[in-house]
Amino acid sequence: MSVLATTLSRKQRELINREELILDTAQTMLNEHGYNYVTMDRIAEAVEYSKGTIYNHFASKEDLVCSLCCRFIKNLIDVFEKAYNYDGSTRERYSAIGIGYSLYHQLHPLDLQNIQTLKNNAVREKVSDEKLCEMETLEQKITKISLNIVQDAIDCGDLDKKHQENISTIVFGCWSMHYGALLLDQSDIPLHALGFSPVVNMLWKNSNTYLDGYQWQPLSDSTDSKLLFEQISSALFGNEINTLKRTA
Amino acid sequence: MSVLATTLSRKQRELINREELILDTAQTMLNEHGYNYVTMDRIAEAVEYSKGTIYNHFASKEDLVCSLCCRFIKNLIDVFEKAYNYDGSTRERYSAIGIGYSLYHQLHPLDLQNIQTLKNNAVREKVSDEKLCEMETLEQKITKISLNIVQDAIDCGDLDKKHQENISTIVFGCWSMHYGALLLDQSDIPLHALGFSPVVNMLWKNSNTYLDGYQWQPLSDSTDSKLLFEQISSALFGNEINTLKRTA
DNA sequence: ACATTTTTTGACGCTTCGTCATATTATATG
DNA sequence: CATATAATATGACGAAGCGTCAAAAAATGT
Repeated sequence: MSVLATTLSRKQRELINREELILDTAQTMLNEHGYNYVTMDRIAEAVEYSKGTIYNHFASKEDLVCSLCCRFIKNLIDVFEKAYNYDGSTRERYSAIGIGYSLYHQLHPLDLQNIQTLKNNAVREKVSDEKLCEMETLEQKITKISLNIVQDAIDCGDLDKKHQENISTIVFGCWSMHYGALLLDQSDIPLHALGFSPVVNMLWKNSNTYLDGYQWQPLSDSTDSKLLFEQISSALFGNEINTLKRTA
Repeated sequence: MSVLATTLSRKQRELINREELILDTAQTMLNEHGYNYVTMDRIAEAVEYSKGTIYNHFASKEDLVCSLCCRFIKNLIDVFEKAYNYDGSTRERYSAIGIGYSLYHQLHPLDLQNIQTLKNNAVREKVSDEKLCEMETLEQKITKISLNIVQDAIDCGDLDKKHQENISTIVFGCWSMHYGALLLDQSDIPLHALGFSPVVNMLWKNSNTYLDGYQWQPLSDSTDSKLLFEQISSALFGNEINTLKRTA
């Protein structure tokens, strides 16, 4: 029995490792050569397994891309959890979520694009239900973190009790604002030519204005916004932030 | 000379008509059967011209889809211009832009999806520079309308002069909020299951909160928001609004 | 050592895009 | 009107990618 168990688990480990290898390879390919370059044949060649074997792991190319997206969301969840545990007021913690979201996508600009590719119905309809379900679960988890902070804010009085019924609206407001802004940022619309400042700055200003609109204490004009941004950034990303600065 | 001129213009008219025919056909196909069903062969068969002829009009499938997107944006420009000329305060006129944007996409949910498809690099890189340029021009035009209203607000004192330097940030804030919200709405994320109310309602509330944050007069708590929404809706869309209500 | 089950393989069929030599139609000229 | 020339339309074809499946190889069991 123990022999059976170990062989089984060794096989399973091998399967998992190979799956990781395939995903790593696909992601590298994606980052270096773009979506169109990534084909099942090329992945197969790169990992030195046949195409059939790849298809034993993933039902379709779209299924594989969906798995990559799940990884991205897991990374984001880590960032959100750091933000949740940030040592500060509820407003600071909630701001940390937004900043984490912005900066994550600044550091990994392609991830959001891939997620958005997957939102497209034409692509989505080719993903297996199983994978879609996995992704949905992750999305629920990440939403919960945001909702919890808003609830905390109401419980401790930073946000007026009358907003209890608006919790989800507030989360949705910030979410949509960030999501939209970051997508616009990478869509080759020449924002700069249209007179727009760098997106991360605008986002920071806009979400402060938005939260001020809800009177979420402490208001932004009683705070050194710039300093706060710096503090939260380095708390969330530590070293990576230097990389970002060097790039910009 | 006059003979030459008329034959040339007749030919040109024929070309333009055929181009419209192709676009109409593609759009119908898209709405009825989805992106994957739309192929160049099927379009050719439906319009009763050969594939080669289709390629005389459009450099690629993506080029054709880009032309469809340009049409969508033109429609949106019409809506925005109606909003610009809405008879009311600057805040009402600016709100009208947001409402117009929301409702247009409520009436034509697929249009935004197609535009977003095109923002994807993998697709975008196959569109001819010429078409991309055409779309960019339209996007600039639509942005200008929004910017102008904010400028009007500052000029007439509804918005404090200190925000002169933030005009583009304000426009970007509303734009990203709406863009993100509407995309999230159609991305099959089960927003309702997550406890979110219908997106158009949330958007209306959120953009009011956002504009209140900038102290754009008159503030929303001195207004009957619900009534205002109704008024603007029917001013912009008239009859179409009934269709919408019947659907919902 | 052999039988049975599991896994891997890559050639193959299918679909779609975009091209281009050929056929067709339109225009110009004698 | 006939013929030459230019413009346009056609659809067979090549290329590329996805996903399948019968056959081969490897692993497991006896």
